Amino acid sequence: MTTVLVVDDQPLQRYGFRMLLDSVPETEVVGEAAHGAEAVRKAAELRPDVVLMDVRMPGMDGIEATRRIVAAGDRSRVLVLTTFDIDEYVYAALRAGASGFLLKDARPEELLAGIRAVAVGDAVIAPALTRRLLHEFTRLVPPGGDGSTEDPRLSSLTDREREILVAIGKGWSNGEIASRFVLSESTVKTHVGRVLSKIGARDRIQAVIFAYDHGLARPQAG
Amino acid sequence: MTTVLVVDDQPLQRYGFRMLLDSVPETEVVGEAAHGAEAVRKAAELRPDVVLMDVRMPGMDGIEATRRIVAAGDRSRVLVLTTFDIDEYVYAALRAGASGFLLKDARPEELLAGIRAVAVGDAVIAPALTRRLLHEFTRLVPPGGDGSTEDPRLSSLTDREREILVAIGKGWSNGEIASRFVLSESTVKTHVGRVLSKIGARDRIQAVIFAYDHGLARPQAG
DNA sequence: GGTGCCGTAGTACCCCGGTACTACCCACCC
DNA sequence: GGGTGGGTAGTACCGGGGTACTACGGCACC
Repeated sequence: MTTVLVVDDQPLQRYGFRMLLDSVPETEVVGEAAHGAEAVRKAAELRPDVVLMDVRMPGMDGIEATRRIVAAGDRSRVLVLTTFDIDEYVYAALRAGASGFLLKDARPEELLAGIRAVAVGDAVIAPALTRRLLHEFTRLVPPGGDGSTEDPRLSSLTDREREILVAIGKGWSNGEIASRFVLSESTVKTHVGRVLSKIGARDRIQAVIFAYDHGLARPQAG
Repeated sequence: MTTVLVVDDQPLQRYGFRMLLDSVPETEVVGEAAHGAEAVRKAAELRPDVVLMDVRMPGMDGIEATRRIVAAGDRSRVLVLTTFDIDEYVYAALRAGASGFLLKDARPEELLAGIRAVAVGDAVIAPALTRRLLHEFTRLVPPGGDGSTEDPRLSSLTDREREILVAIGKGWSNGEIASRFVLSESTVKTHVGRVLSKIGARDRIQAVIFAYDHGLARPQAG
């Protein structure tokens, strides 16, 4: 029997979880909490096997609550649930010590399987998130050869256009690029237009993202 | 209908997979291979949606075969299977470009769910492995965010504003943010204005750069 | 009950950015 | 010579973005 603490600010959502979890013999909802602080308190009091934790809540959010529950060391595993698959949430939750991360659009059996896995010490990640997580993971651990094949969109740029793209990636306005490169703003506009067209970006913002994704722009300190 | 290429050096194992996959309407085994070289050849020839790949095989192993199939760019996704959950295998397979990694002791429905997820571009990791992977991941990604020192400009943002910033970092226009968050464009503009002011950005482009520099935005595939 | 903060929403205004053109110069190559 | 590609420059136009306001309901804190 796996004991579960359900944490969500919406009563209807908690009700749904309770109905689902109490409908199968292997899990039992032993408590509910409507916000982070209550979750931390009830986790310490009830010592559930698994805490089903919503991210967005008024007051203390699910991430901070997760951090505290895990830090308390009561052996409760935290399974984080969210509606939005925002990367920031995922990484924050995992850093906070969550044992799993599922989306609320998961099917009931997926949720039950997740709880089962978390209860025995395994971990689960929603498939839709796993892909990005793996992408990030392999990006962080690239001890192999970087692909020799450069993006064709990048190699279609002339030297000048590449310079312009780098400048866009620094966040410079057309006017700033013009003065730094000693050009007229018209010329800069012409270049920018061609860059956008070649890399398939609809505006300079997408170009900035493209530049970061392809290593033309690098994170700065501070 | 998802087409599958089964790769395993043991005929009995292949038989079992074929029986399972052909027993459900959504998957169909279109080919088999007994070792890596044959797998690469048949993948190029049959162009299956998913390659079910064993790791340990005589001759070219599953990792190298995975690398070549992924490099071929035929859009076949590789789901790696193994009996032994050796970390080395997992990391090597993921670096090789595998979309998933499951253990052979998985239940049939888990395997089918995994194939389903991989076929639509998601990724799957066996729960038993996910735990160690996450541990490794959080060890690799400690960008200051673990509690102590966060950029004061970031922590001055409300939850909502942080979501807005993430959306800006994805390159979404105000209108797109409005529709995805179900808000009026006016409200989005108000939020964006506050975000820009708080993080000291003069326009959303600088906000995108800020988001990347502070890990709120991450490179996307493609 | 008052005071802020937050999230929502609106109006009005201006400017930058992006597009669609055209145009000229230069280097290089048939 | 003529053609091509790259870099430079201009005009004209329009829409989205950003700013400066105001406003209101909900909620927490005192």
